[in-house]
Amino acid sequence: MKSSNEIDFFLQVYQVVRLIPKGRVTSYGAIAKYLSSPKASRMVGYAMNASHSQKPKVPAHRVVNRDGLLTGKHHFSSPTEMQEKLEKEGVKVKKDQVQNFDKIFWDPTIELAL
DNA sequence: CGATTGACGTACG
DNA sequence: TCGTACGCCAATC
Repeated sequence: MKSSNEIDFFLQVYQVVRLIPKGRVTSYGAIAKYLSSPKASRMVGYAMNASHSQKPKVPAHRVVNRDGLLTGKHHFSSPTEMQEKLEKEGVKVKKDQVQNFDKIFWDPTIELAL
């Protein structure tokens, strides 16, 4: 059996995403990089796909791609739900693109490194 | 059980 | 600067 210390990649993603403060967003690559796999960004996105089965549910709407685009909005109950939630938290979204993305960007490699 | 896909990102030409 | 190829790993076909 695997060491209890080793958590599944998906589980790590879920934990990090849950730590994202309100009104802040991060990117798949940032999380992947935080997990020591900068090229495993696809896994982060895939983990989000499975996040629907996770309890509590993961705030996947706070996770966007490197360009700040809501690429995964289509996977929500409604394609606009992601943007609505973000705006509800104070995040301005324009045409699926997060405004002030570099300002509200929450980098786990920095925030969790403290 | 093998091949393809996928909510991305980086590397290379 | 832009376009294409590859890597990552799990789920789905």
